[in-house]
Amino acid sequence: MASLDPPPPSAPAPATGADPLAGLRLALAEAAAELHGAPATVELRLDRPKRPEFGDFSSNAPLLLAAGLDEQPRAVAERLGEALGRRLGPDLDRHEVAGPGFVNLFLSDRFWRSALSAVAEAGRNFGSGVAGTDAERMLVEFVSANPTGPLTVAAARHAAYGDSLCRILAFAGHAVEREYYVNDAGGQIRRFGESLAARARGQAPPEDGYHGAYVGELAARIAGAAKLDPDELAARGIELMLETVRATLERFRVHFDRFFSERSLHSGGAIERALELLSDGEHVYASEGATWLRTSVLGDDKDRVLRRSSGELTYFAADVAYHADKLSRGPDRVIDVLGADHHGHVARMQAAWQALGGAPDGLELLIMQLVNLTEGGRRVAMSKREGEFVTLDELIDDIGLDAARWFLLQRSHDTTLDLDLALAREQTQENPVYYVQYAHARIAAILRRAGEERLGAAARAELAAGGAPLHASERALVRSLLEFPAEIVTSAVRRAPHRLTAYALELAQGFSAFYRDCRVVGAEEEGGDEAFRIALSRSVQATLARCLDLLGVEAPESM
RNA sequence: GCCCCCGUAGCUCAGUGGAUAGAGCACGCGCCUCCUAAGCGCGGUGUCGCAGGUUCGACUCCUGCCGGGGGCGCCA
Repeated sequence: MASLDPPPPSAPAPATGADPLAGLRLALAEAAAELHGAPATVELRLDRPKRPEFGDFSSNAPLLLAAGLDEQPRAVAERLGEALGRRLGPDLDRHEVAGPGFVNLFLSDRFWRSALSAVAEAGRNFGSGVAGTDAERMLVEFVSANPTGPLTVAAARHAAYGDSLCRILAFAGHAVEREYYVNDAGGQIRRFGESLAARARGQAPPEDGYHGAYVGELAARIAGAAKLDPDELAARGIELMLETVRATLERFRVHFDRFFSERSLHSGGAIERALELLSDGEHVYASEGATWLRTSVLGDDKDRVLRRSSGELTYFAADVAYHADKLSRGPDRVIDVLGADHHGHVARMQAAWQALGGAPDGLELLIMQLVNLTEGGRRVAMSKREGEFVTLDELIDDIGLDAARWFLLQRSHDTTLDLDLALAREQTQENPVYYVQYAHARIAAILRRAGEERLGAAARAELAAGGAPLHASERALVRSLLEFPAEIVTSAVRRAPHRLTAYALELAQGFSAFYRDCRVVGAEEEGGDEAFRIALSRSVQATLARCLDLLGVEAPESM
């Protein structure tokens, strides 16, 4: 059952002006307070039942209030229903007490008309700013794939997820910065340079180097490569590789505000400064010739090395300095989207963050599970060093940009994703993404058919004033629309873009049912309300377009 | 051994305490004198991995177990 609850106090609250359900929620809260004699402390739910006989909306409030009132739940439901009836007046058709103590609400056309009117008025902004006064300054790091090769499908999932998450957070009202951490230092960069050097001289890369064909192509693009040493080659190679990576990301509709270089932390002395900062707090100690960070007292299972006995700084030391930098920029929240292979990193980074003086919940480390690519049931292997992988560019060329984004976003980030290329490719006729796009395009066609004059009349019409009785499909479609703000809240708070794919599909299905049952242009001929139906179609179109935009998928005017 | 994720329909998966657990795909049948048939309607399957516990109520929360995937470097 879909929940339409106001979020808990810690979460962003819907901006009441933007949410047509606010009046309903307020009535429920007031009615409950009336019974209780004081505002209810329990969380009152306003649910949208799947079964029509359980009403348009339903609340379990009586079950929750019964204990405090020392009364039977059904008796409480009876009184709550009456109190609600007095408050909602003509917006409520009737209420019923059902089951163990639910109160089910059946709303009148008047309610649906004024609700749609509010949605139509919000227009393109419907559902925005739901974070309200809980809006935060957020710094989100994602992808951060090593610049030693092209972006793979694993990176593609990170890119789609991180980008959509940022779009949703921003739409909800947060100030979001997007950042890509470039691992352009350390042992793998040395091996990358050596591999380039070998290819430039026409030799095979070292055993532990990079063997992909792109390494040779890269070497060929560097002027005088054969005469350069591995360090210079690595630097030039990374530069070129990053250009490619950026171009691929932009093609995938993923934009970063900043690419942050690990190397700059070394050369700029930021790591040394971070280590000093931590030494002052007595978090750092020397042992066995190495320098350690005492992460074990902050939740990690062992302490971690910052500087090796060889004198070299570890990757972890650089990451600590990077997070010190993030912290110093003063965001309310830092989010790192990490691969499943980095989960061992979580505890030590959290510990380091707190050692640096960060608030425990100021750093959020999200772990992204793997993508398995299959091709007609056969697993496609992915390894950069072996050079055997499917790149993001190849994926886009293969199944299409919109399908790629949709498929990668369809599942929760913390579950392994199986993507069958053969299926994604062949499915194009029945693909959910095209279904949603089709609904959008179909509405565009209807609105074109309606023409300027009718659209203008609909925009000026007083929808709430009443008119022809509404069809069940019209009411159901308005109800789906009304769920959108809560859906944005949930997607944002739970960092769950995949919810919007499900919502978009549901809204598109609701429109198809409406389209089947109700003629829009010329509605009066069948006893319908043309202005209402045009406004409804426009609102659904705008909301579908918004969903698709948040998912990074195109919303076509025709197909 | 320890840690993380997962186990729901034939397949891929939604569903973080509410009523008879859903979608897409796949399969079958039917539907274009009507705003896009990339569409619509009808047809069915579930020991929600197993066992306990908490609760008026558990797919959902807790404990243990079983199964699958991933991770546990002075690599990055």
